[in-house]
Amino acid sequence: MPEKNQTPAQEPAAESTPRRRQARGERRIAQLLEAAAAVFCSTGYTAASTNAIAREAGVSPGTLYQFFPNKEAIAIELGDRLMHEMRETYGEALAPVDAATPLAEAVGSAVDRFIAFNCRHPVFFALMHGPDIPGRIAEEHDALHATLLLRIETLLTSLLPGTPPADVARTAHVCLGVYKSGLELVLAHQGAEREAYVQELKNVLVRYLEPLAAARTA
Amino acid sequence: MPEKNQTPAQEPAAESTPRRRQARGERRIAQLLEAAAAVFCSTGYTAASTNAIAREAGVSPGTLYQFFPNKEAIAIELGDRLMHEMRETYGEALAPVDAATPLAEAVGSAVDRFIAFNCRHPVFFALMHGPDIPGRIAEEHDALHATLLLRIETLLTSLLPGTPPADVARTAHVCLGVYKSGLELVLAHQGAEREAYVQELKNVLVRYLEPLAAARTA
Amino acid sequence: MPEKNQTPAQEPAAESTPRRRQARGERRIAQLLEAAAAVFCSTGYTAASTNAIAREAGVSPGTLYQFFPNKEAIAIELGDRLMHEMRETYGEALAPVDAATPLAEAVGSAVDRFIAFNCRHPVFFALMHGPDIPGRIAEEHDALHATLLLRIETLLTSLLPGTPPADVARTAHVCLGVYKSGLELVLAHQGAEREAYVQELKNVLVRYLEPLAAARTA
Amino acid sequence: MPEKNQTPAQEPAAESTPRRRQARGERRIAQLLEAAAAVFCSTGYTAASTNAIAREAGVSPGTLYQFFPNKEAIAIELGDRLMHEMRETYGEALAPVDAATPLAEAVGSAVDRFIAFNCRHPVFFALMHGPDIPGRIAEEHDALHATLLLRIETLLTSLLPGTPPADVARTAHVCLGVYKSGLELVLAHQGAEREAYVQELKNVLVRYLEPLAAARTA
DNA sequence: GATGAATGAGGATTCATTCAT
DNA sequence: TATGAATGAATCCTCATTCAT
Repeated sequence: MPEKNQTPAQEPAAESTPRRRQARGERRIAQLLEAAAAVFCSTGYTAASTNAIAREAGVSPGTLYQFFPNKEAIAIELGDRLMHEMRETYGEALAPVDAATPLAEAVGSAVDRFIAFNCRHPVFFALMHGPDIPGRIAEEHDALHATLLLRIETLLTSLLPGTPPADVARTAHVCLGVYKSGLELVLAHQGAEREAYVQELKNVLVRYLEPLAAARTA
Repeated sequence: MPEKNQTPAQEPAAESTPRRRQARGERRIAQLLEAAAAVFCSTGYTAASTNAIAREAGVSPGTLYQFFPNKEAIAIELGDRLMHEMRETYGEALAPVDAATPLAEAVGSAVDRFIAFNCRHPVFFALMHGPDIPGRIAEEHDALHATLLLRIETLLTSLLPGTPPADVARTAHVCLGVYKSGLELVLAHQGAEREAYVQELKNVLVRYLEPLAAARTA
Repeated sequence: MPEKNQTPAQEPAAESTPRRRQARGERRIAQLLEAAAAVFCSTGYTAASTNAIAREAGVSPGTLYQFFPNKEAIAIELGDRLMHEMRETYGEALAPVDAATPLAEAVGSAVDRFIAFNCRHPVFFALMHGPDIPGRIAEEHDALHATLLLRIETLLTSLLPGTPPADVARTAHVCLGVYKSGLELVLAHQGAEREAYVQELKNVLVRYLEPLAAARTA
Repeated sequence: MPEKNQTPAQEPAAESTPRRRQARGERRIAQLLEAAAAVFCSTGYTAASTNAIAREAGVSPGTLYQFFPNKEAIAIELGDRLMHEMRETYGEALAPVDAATPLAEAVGSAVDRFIAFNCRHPVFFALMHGPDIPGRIAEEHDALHATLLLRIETLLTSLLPGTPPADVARTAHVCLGVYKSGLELVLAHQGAEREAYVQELKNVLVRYLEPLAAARTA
């Protein structure tokens, strides 16, 4: 977008050609990422094949490799874009919480927004859904994981001021784990049952955090 | 070759052969399952190859398929045996809880035993660590999952009498999810930090269940 | 061959089955190596594809990989067998030269035997024909190269006693280089012209070594 | 972009454009050949990819194909230019030898110049380093080979007057082969060892040719 | 039962080359 | 001219599974 505003009327033809080429590339990348998202969702990241992604995108395998060096890079770029959109939509921190906001409300709205985001981007869960090998987190999902943790830590720091950083980190890990497992349940259900699971997820988190937050008001 | 030289002429062949064959079969199965456990642990279920399992067991691929029709069957049998051992060790229900046992104690001991079991059988986590495809639970892990749920439901029913079954089921799903994510964190750490995560896991569960349990005493 | 002489008549059936299996494997390996030799000859080592080798051998690609981990291993095994046959046919050293043998005769017979061997095994040249990248010798050809050098050094040591090892090594390298280039020319021609090139190759080597050998008689 | 701003309005477009285009084309070709040389040197001809050459030259693959129909053509043109420079630097024949020049001197200076040329143009060796397929000389290297042979034949004709052309041709082939293998050894070493190999190369050639040259003086 | 050879489709990735812009 | 996107066959290699022995 920054390049659009320079010399708007002087060199119309000389520049449109490379611009169009670039635009085509951008479109292809978007198209490939979309296809990758679909494939990741339906088969999982591990089982997804680059050929399947290319096929889904309606291009040849070679085209995919013109834009991404390997499968991992696709996952990483997809994760980056998701995190970017999340930041754009919901701001830098998970939620700007001031001391007056009740915990239940803060957590509730964070969960609602997280879940809404996931429903809009089902891949998110597939990418977040981490390690094939217990205890090890694959690189592809690492950045996503780290970013989410950071967001949660930021929220927790504002909710639980004065807590030692190590404890905040641990609590953030726990919350993320709880959230991931809750999300799995939410996505596995529909309608009223889904709503019930959303409520349960909020309950778990709020009840877990309440005693910790109580320290600050005390 | 060691088994060839034992009792060469004493037993009537017609009787000893099938019995011995059966015994040998059992040994082979145990050997294969052990190998499968090792491979699942080090590479994850999806990436585990049947050839690798056979190699680890010191037998040929053909032998593996004499006892298991496919990879999935191995995981299922492994899960069955784990659940069997769990039942044998800890009894039919997760814990025989009477009304007098404080919730924290009941949950604490259940978590401790669960974790102890996992440390004794690291595959457990690999098998439990479910779906490659978000929202869908793979068949291999299905039985395991169902059994665990049942155990948790049994415990919850005794903890929360009078709760509608649908709510108990939902709560059990949530608890299992929380437990799985907590276990992941526990296994990813060592020493004091691991202990801290164990405590947090207990906290999450106790605080989540407390208000529900309160209803019964009231 | 060593296993054939044990218990020749006691257990005829119990042992023939695994033996046959092994024999099948050996035959496959031989067949694959033969196919590889043909492909290496017609397309060169670098351009040879494992699929082409498998096709030439009339087996599936998977079968090839049951016996060889990769293309390089095929070349190495092929080289090993060639060196083995060379040793079996011509003895450990290139030629057992005593001081009385005239240089021309020693070199002539060594060249003749080398060339005869190459005509019997055209791959030999393809494998010997070294580095794609000047100055670097690929691992596949390394062992072959080293063995040939050793043989030449042994011959030279007997021809040129008292020469410093470093000089012998250098001379051996030169002789091998000359031989390789001469062989290329020999193989590229037929009939009388080929014979003429054989003679020239001998001339080059004899004239090169004569002054060095003169030192010993003096 | 630097070429866009020179002489923007002075020359009539109809005339300057084709001339400038030609000049630009020449520069492009030189640039591509330089890049190809670098890639051939570092990976060898066979393994060199046209994409890599284009990348090294800083142009797109399409541009490369605007000037060369395929990879082979690049090698051929590169070889042509090398031979051209060789002719420009060292004259039409390898060396203008008169009867008075001692053989050792003539050969020594020819070898020295050849080697110097190779050190200035490392691709030369990569291109000369002929056939992937033993016995067959690839088209790419054919012209190079033929030109070198011609030069050597010319030299030999002056050194060995009265020798039948077929013998001269054969001798030239042998000399070229010896030179190529010697060059490989020279390039593979450094410092004093390299010098020693240069000397050995000269020895081989001189001793090989001496008896042939002796005939003329006799 | 046990073996290990055999399969062949499918995995990721590369590359010479073409083509619309 | 120049670009870079597009191709698709070919590369090496793996793996669940079968089958003759």
